[in-house]
Amino acid sequence: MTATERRTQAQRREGTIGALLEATVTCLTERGYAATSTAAVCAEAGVSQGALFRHFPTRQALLVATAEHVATRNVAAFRATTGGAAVDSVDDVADVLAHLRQAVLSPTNQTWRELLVAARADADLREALLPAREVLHTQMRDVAADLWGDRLSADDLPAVLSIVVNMLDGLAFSALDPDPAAAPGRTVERALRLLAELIVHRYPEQEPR
Amino acid sequence: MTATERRTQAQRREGTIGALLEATVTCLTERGYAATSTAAVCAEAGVSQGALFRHFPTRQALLVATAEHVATRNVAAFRATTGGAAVDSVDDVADVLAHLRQAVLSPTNQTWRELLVAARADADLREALLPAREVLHTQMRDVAADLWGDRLSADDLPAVLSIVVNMLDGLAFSALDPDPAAAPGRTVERALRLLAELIVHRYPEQEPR
DNA sequence: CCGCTTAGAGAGCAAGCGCTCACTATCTAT
DNA sequence: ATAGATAGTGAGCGCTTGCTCTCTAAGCGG
Repeated sequence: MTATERRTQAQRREGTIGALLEATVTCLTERGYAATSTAAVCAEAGVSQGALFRHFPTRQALLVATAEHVATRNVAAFRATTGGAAVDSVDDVADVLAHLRQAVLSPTNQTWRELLVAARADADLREALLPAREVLHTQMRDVAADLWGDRLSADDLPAVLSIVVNMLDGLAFSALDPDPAAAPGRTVERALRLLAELIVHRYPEQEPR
Repeated sequence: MTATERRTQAQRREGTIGALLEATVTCLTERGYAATSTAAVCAEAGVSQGALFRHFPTRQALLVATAEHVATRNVAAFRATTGGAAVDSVDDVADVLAHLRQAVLSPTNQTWRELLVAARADADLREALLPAREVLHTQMRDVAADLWGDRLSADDLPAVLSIVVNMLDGLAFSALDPDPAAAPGRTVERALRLLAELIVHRYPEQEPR
């Protein structure tokens, strides 16, 4: 009946671990941190609680593993969509910002944000997430440097990065409706356009003053 | 011994309700949403659980009342510090942004943010928070209009507002360390300066193009 | 002073939580 | 084939949660 039955131990292991991580991601995005109980994750993954606690000694370990599993994925995805894109005109930069907005609003990034918020109230989790945070941080710095490193000064680059990602993160937080269809009007588009102008105007050739 | 003993029923009522709201604020800011249990709030307020559930039918009712209690306070405080301030030069606007940053990072605003995040995973709470959200939103729009209404176009004003408050909110979320002393360097100052330049450059007289 | 209503106390309950443990199923090395 | 290791099950334990309920304390109108 069932097609592939015979699996090595390592395959079984990786299979359920992967299922658990994926289940944790979906639970976090659509239920939030508090409601992501071990029972809920196991139900979502189609696995018993014993299986979970065989591979992860504690709930927090599962969450940290999920964080690390998810942290760098979006940076890679964003790099893939904007690799080698031009950033000369305001329209070019606005394009990049639109892609970045999509990346920030993606479910995996939503997962990451949920964990960051929970870490604020939980010192242990905060410490456990620190390495992943640093990895993500340097990756974003690298992406920014690849995009604008030779156009913006060493002072402006981190400042622009801070403005853009914090603004998009804040946007993701204040957009309460979980479904992404609820469009908040064209204000956001206008805002991103202004940011694109800000960035291009900092280019040395056409610095406004 | 004890000085003022005789209190009318209304005084007693308002006293414990106020204590409960204050206790909820401090619990939310220093423990987070999940750990703000009714027991914790009662302990912080020096009141029994029975007292809490006499005045608030449910935990959520307490949280919503706290949200409404806190929502408009910061707008008023911000208005007080920047009332009638000049916004002509880049320095003027940077000053206003610095004050706004202080307001956004304040404990009561932290409380508000905690509730907003929790509302994302809880449909009931989301709906209950909606009126307060709208009040806050129009108040912020009014403040922005008072500050920059006659300098920025009707298109730019909401966009600028979105950039600034979302950026500061995102900053508050990603600054994980609960103590405000952990300075992330001068990047934020630089970022706010760039935003101030962006705003002033949108003034019609000196529009760059 | 006395009946009535409201404020407050605090033990206790059902439900859900993270996690354990005794057990079975499956793979692997001899 | 068989023994040992690893993967997976699911009942259940101790604990915390939001909330209820009974009871006492206190203000109020007559």
